[in-house]
Amino acid sequence: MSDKEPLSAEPYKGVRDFYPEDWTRLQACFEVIRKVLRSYGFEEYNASPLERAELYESKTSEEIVNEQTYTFTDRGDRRVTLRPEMTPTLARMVAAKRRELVYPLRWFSIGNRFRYERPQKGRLREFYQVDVDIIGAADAKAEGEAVVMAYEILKAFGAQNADFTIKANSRKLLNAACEAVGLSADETTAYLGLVDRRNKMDAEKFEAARGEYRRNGKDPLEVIEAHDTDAVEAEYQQLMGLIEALKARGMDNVVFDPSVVRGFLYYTGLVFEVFDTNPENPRALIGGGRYDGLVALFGGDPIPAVGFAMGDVTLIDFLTTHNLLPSESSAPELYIGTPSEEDIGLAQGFAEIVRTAGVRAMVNITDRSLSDQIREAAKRGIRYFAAYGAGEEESGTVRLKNLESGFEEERPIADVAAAIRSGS
RNA sequence: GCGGCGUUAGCUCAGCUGGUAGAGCUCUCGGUUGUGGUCCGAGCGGUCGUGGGUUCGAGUCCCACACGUCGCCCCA
Repeated sequence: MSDKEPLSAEPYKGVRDFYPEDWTRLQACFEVIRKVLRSYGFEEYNASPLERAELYESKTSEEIVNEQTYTFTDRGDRRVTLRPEMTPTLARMVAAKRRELVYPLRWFSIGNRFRYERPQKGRLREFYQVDVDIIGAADAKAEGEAVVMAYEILKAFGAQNADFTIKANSRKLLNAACEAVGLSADETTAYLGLVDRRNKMDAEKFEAARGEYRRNGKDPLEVIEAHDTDAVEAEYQQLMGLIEALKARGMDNVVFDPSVVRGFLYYTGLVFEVFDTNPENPRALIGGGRYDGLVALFGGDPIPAVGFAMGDVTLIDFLTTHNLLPSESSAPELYIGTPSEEDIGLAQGFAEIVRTAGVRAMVNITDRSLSDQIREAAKRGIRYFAAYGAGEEESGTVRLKNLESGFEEERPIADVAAAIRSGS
């Protein structure tokens, strides 16, 4: 190291540092999610963020792979990509053990994803995502369970039905309508792209653009509205059946929205997105759907699958605007001060006693004065303070001080943990 | 990849049409040696994002770049 240029203390563009306060908050959110998913029988899996680049090249559009992934060549000339999403990894893992697994799988994973793109509200270059999938069940009941999990996760944070909307659609319905109109495969893709952008365009522009896709006076969305063909009607009834079943479970915020498309890739049936009803957060909070063809990319018969993903950035935005952030603190509850350095050994003995009783306790290890130790404890957000030295060792009591209220009382050592628990 | 706005002390910001920098908070020390927060006093702390240009003189005007932020494209 020379003394040329001081290193920048800023994190890399578009990524975040998680100081203990931030990381604790994020982990508290993940714990809420884990608890819900486990209670429904979901198991957590994980994998390396490093993947072979071909995994994405085989299924994703060229632009995304070339411009929106972190890809490099390793020392063995292998092309490596930092995972931009979890679903291909999941499909790979399932395919590798396809004969051994017990279906339907209920799996979830929580981890970081990387996308090389311009950061903006709700989108960063590294973000955390929860992926929830049910694999090996083609029935609509699997789709229902997937949507229920998305719903139950938000409910577990304390969200009300009025706080979010679940918009559901069916790729089969869209495809049937495009077919009924007589659109070619390319036109269908272009039309779905147009529909996907509908909410971002002004109504006039959209009306002008959809005209290109009208045959006999109707474009696919109008065919859906009119229930024109048997195939369209059958898919519509299928989707409405699912939505009605969800409403019957109390999910009155599920709606049919024919403009939900979810990109152009691998979705084969249900597609759904969850939105904050507060217009401050316009980006989808959760997105998912059925993707029956993905596992077959690794050979063998197709394995049906349905799932969704939820990003931490939009989730935290949602929880913040609705005041639902978990407030769990991991800070110590008791700061044990030492009148002099010679008391540290004694204080550690006392600390062991209260830790055994389940109290998070830290012992001073500095040569600061007691008043400075109290200040330090207060600044750390620690609620209780007790000095421990030769006098306490002899009497078997401590003066337990509540730093929030200022209340202080002498207590036998054996009672300290209970007093902290009761919040006195 | 494109565009708007921004970048001045650790933090939040002020600094009029160019004349070599301020506030509040934080932090450190003190107000007498086993008890914080309030109060009082003192102090530390800035090559004004980086690099060029215009000018006698640039925090201030111009250009480029970096980063942040919001949007566009895209969104697995």
